[in-house]
Amino acid sequence: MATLKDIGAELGLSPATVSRALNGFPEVSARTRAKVLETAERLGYRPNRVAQRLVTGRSGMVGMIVRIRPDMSADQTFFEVVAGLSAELAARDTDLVLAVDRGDDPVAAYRRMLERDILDGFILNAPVPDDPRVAFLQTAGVPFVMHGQTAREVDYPFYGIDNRAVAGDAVDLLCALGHRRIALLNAEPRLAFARDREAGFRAAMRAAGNALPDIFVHASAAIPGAGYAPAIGWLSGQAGPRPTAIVCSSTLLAADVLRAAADLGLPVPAGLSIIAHDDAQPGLRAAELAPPLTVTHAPLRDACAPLAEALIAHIGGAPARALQRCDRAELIARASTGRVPQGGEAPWSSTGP
Amino acid sequence: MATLKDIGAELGLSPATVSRALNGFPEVSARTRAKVLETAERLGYRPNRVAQRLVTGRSGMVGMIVRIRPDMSADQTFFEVVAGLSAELAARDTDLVLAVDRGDDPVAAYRRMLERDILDGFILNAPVPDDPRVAFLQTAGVPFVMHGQTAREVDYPFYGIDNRAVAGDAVDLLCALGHRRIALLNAEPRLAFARDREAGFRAAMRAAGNALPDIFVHASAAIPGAGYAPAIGWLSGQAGPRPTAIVCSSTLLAADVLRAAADLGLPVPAGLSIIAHDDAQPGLRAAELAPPLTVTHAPLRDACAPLAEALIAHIGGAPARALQRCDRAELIARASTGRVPQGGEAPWSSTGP
DNA sequence: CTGAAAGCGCTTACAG
DNA sequence: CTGAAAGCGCTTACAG
Repeated sequence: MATLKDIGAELGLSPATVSRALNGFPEVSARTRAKVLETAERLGYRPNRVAQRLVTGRSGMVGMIVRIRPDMSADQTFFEVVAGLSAELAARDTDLVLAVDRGDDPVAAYRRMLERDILDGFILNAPVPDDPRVAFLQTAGVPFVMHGQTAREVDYPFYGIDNRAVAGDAVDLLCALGHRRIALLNAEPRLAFARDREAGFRAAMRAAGNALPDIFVHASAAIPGAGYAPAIGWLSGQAGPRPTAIVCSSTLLAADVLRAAADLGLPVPAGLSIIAHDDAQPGLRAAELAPPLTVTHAPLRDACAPLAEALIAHIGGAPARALQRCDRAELIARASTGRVPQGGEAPWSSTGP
Repeated sequence: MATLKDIGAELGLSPATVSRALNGFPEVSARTRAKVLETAERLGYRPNRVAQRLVTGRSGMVGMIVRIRPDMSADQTFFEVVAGLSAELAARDTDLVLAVDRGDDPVAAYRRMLERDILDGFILNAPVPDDPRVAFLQTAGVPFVMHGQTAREVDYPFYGIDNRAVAGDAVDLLCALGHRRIALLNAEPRLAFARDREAGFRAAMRAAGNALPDIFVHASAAIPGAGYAPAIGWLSGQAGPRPTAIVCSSTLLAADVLRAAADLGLPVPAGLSIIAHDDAQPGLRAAELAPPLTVTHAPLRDACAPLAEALIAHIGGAPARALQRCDRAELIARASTGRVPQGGEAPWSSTGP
């Protein structure tokens, strides 16, 4: 492999000048730069990144640790995000070093990775309120970017969508269609985004003057079919009045609800409106369900470039506060939402909170 | 961060001696070594791996490139293997650098990764016959280990299971139960392991004196429900005599076949025997299906340690031929296989090859 | 058993 | 505009 020295030897230049020419320093003469570039090209020169890293103190690698619980099936979210991040980071000359953690301690894997290796930073996903990883990495002085946020006001870089608005927009649309008994089929409550959606749901329901349902059902989208049982519970009407609309935290859960409605002979949207949040992951297209789903639409893959960008900027010294971005998901009305059915206009029993 | 120099300064030793003490060189005196270890511990010394790598020429990173087709849903296989490999490599002080490739050229991603970075080697998965990655990496002189094999005799390290035996053992079991009309629901034919299973199936059928079915159906386990339609095709009997047994390349496909049999009112195993290969991925437990599945059992996660081990040995200079291992999957008989039903003893029509 | 020295390939003040 | 030199933190022949 050709080195700076080799190029310099060919041209009678010092490695220092070759380095400057290659790295675009302005003081190098145009002729010298041209010769250096030509020779580098001809010799197939590739900078030795290990040497660069030793001298710059950067590794060019960022870590991502994915936690999986022992019996969880593959999480499509993970796949989609890792694929996108890997591409976006590669475009910025950065490697994604991946570790999978099955342990109990949420920070142990980070500590291990930091001890074993030089990493310039981390990408964190699946934030929970008071996420212990935040304190750990901030104390250690290690840059990171969060996919999502642990709270509304934080002092680290993040990228995500406005999850309060996700649920709020859904409720607003349904209220405009006359719905008052709206249920929320949410993700696991330990996740920050699920709490945000519940908060947005509550706020929008209150703003519309609607009573809240007695229970908020949570179901893991990682477990196939997890939305079916709660949907049957609601829609069979055994636990009180049926909702006329259900807000689902994912298209996967919405598909379960559709199946439950079909099994109960309840037409959508004539008897039940459904709206879901849509990550736009391959495998389940909201527009191709029967009926096509009304969704709040925010493709997961759109998060990858902002995350990579923010992390690399932060590693380069940009302040955290300048690297916080929260996009609004787009509301796309399709055929799964319609006017409230006749007789469905009554609110939830007023036992709601 | 403490360096070798810092430790040496504390003890009045040279960095060279500290290095030797830390790296277990035999010539260091026990007293010196003890003092060095104690001081290193106290100062929280961690070797700078970038520096180590610059001098040794090794990076301590191995790459894995996962190809995904644009619209494929998440492949559980990928998740399981990456999780296991990440752990096994970490235990050997090696990082897994992951890239995801959506392109057409099977070697382009490898070339890019080699140009951008120092990698000690690669882990390849999903081999196809005449896999172009093999020639590319061998020409480039880059070590790799294959999960599976591209042919019976190869000159690179690999770990996998005997896929001919997987299908052969299944056929043998079914033949012992009197079955003669056995069908194979195989994986995508471009994959080497699918070809091996077909070869094993054909060989075992011939050895048992059975005619072969006219068609071998392939279905991607990455597409949910992909096995249902072919199973209905066979079991409805419209395309000729029904098979009395079906060998499935995965438990996912077997679940589809079970569903098809149920929908047609065909009892298992009284009317149909089913045997599947079982990777033991979470999410679909062969023993918990109804009826519990007879399987050839070879957990994917068992492949991770041998793969990591072989790659690291090969990087360290061990010859490829010493790093080729093919394990036999374990046949586990459960309730989905039984004696051939009355009237099912006739062979396939003799139009088979 | 230990040290001084060279070197891995690069970057970057410091001179000129 | 270019070069000589120092240094990033480590390893490893070579001496002693």
